[in-house]
Amino acid sequence: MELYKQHQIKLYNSLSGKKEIFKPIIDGYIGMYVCGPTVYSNVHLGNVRTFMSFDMIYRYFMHLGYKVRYVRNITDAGHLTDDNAEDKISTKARLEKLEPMEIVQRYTVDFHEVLKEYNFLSPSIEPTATGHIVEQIEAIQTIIDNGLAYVINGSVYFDVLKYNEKENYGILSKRIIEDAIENTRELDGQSDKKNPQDFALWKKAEPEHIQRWNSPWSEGFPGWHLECTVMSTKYLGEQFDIHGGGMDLKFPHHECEIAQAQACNHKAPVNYWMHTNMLNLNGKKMSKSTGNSILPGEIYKGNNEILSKAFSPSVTRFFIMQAHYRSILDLSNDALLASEKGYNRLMNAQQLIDTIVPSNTSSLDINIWKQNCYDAMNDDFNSPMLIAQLFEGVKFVNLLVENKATLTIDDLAIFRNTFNTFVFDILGLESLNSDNNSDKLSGVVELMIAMRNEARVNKDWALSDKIRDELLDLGIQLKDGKEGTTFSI
RNA sequence: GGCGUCGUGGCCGAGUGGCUAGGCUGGGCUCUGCAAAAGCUCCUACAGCGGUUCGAAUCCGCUCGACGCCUCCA
Repeated sequence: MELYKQHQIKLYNSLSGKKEIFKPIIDGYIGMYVCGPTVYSNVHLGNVRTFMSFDMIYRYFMHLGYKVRYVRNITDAGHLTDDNAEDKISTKARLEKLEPMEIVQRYTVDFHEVLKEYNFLSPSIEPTATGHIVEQIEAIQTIIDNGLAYVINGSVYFDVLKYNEKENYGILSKRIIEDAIENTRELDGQSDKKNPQDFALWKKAEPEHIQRWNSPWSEGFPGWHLECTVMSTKYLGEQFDIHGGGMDLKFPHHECEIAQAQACNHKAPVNYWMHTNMLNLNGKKMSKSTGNSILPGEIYKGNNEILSKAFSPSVTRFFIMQAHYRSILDLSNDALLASEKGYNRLMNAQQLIDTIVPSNTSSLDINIWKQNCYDAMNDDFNSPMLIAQLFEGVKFVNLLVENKATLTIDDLAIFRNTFNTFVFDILGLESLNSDNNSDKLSGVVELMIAMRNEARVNKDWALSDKIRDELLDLGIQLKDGKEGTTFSI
């Protein structure tokens, strides 16, 4: 029997503002769409956090035996800002004297490299906005035909007020449109819109605009919310299970998506909306545009102003997983340092599991512990709670290793299997020392350890301490234990 | 200005009407030639003020503070 039949998941639905029991449209299958990055610059760690949260969610669904179609787009057509004739990709292209698609390619490659470093699973489909211009034009035509969009000077706008007569614009973000109208900021620059709340479906390109396509209305480019509506509909259907993204996309982006889909297909597109919270730096949201951000590469290479040392992708992943996806998380040197120690303790215990010898009886109830792990994840993917349980497991490991507790061969198998599944398959952590020390280096250190032990036998403390201290200066720490000396790099 | 989220021990960070979060740090102990590492163990908090309740950090109200969205943003 599939695991998902034994585990009921509750997840927080932004649409209702409550935790709800998750029930997919088709039993055993899940369609999930997550808004991906706009590739006009390097992704920063805040971007990574959102995708990592959904990576963990994706991993858990898969572990439970669901067949998941996970779609995460790449926005490779620049979004237009209201008061700016030029979008970000075009701006970057002009400044760097490159083709827009060169910009797109560069940062798409960067994005994928970062995800690889952080041990991400690939989504099932990773569609691009520019690959779906035709579908976007068709969707615009449908919305016009349905009377919810209007054409002005070659551009097409969604008529929010008219939509709101029969539907609820604000259903997701809990905004009251009348309030929004009252509190509209004065926009300088003359707009073609009937109302400031209206948003562009198609924008006529100014002469200097590089990314442009032909359409029934003008040579131009699609509006900034449309791609997600079109691509999610195309690959997941008119109604699908989960739509995710960062909290900052809730309004207007996701609100507009709902309106567009509703205007096209006359039904609510998404059953469960999930929003991840922001990653803060210096107490403020990480953001590309304000420059308050740190790049993944700066963290694992250590070349930054904020952190005292480099932190491996796995430590960073552990750090992010220690906070719930709906909570704000603050990045700081101290927090990462603490996470690194905790991560090391967890992984050391994981490696010790294989040395445990089974007994005839079990003194620990491993099934309750296992259930606690699942309960944590079933409750809105509570990874920090899961990690607390895993540290319970660490305690078990130490008791077992010291023969202060026992497990039967069957229980031990369950324990090992569960521990590894949650650490590696679901949290997506990677084990220590897997790549950073070569066989040759290990051999040399083993040799030094042997020489030091010889000195210790001879009570030559000066020599043995010299070996120990100088290795430490090189970043190699010797650890004397009952079973002999081990080391970490 | 509008809407919303949040305010937990030295730090990070869960949880929630009554029962231990967890990690890190610090103290003690074990181990050790010494140290480190490792293990065990201790440190019991929920912004403030009212209210509801047998009982609130958890529910309600107010105050203060932080942050987010309202403009591109994960």
